[in-house]
Amino acid sequence: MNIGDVSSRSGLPAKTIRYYEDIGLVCPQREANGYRRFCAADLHKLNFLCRARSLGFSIEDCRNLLALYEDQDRASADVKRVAEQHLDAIHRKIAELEAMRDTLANLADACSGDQRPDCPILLDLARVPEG
Amino acid sequence: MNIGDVSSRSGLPAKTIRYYEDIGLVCPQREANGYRRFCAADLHKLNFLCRARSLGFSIEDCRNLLALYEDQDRASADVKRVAEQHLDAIHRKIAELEAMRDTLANLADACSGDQRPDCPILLDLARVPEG
DNA sequence: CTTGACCCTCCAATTACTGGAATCCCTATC
DNA sequence: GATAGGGATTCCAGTAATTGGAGGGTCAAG
Repeated sequence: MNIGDVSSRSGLPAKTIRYYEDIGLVCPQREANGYRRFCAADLHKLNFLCRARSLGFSIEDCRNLLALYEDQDRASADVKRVAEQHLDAIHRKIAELEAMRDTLANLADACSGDQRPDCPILLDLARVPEG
Repeated sequence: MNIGDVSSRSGLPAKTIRYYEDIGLVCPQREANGYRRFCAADLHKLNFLCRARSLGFSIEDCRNLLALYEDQDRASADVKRVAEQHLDAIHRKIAELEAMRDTLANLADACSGDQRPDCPILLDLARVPEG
């Protein structure tokens, strides 16, 4: 398979696949003409990476997960730890965004949104922080 | 005020303040020795920026909001539009993270997390996508 | 006169790609 | 054989918003 084939089958852009090779996540063979030649295992890896990335795992997490996947003697505890740390980060991020959302929703709600200059949003942004 | 003063008063690292000057968000005067000299209005701007950034507005949004803030003839509708577009983006981001969270929570829950290699998390990541 | 706390500029790294330029390869058609 | 197209290659640069560090100047106190 050429890069275009694995791109359409994995859902990853060719650019991204080349980048993944650069950083050592996949190591396709090369044809005589310099083209990358991907085998079924390479495609499998790329699918794995696409799925892991879509769940928000960082590239380094993906690297670790891939290594665990390929290690028949792994402990599922190691996988679970990676997943739970990522889950924690997601929890924190959601909480942060929800706080922003609540504040912004209140401010936007209080703003008349007409031609007048008075604006509680700007008032909030310009408020002097206590302390 | 030197940069250290406005840094501690605004909560922004000195590095960040220098960067904000680089990209034209603030324009402090300079002393004879080359040190930046910040006036009260500069500090006010930095507080505004710190607050807006903490609500997740992009730098370009901050630039626009600052311009609106300083324009006495602004329409609050313009401010509200910026805020609501940002709010939309936050809603989308939260939904995306919640989807990740739900999937990951299920997977982590199903994983025994012991010394055995069997792992539903890896099974999910390695699953062949339908279609 | 030295020490320590400031301040300066400039360069590079971060994350995970993405865009674009310049060039090469392969196949098909005229 | 010329040409056109669709793919492939490499390499460089840019994105967002800082942050880290090197190498050096400034200032006030002891």
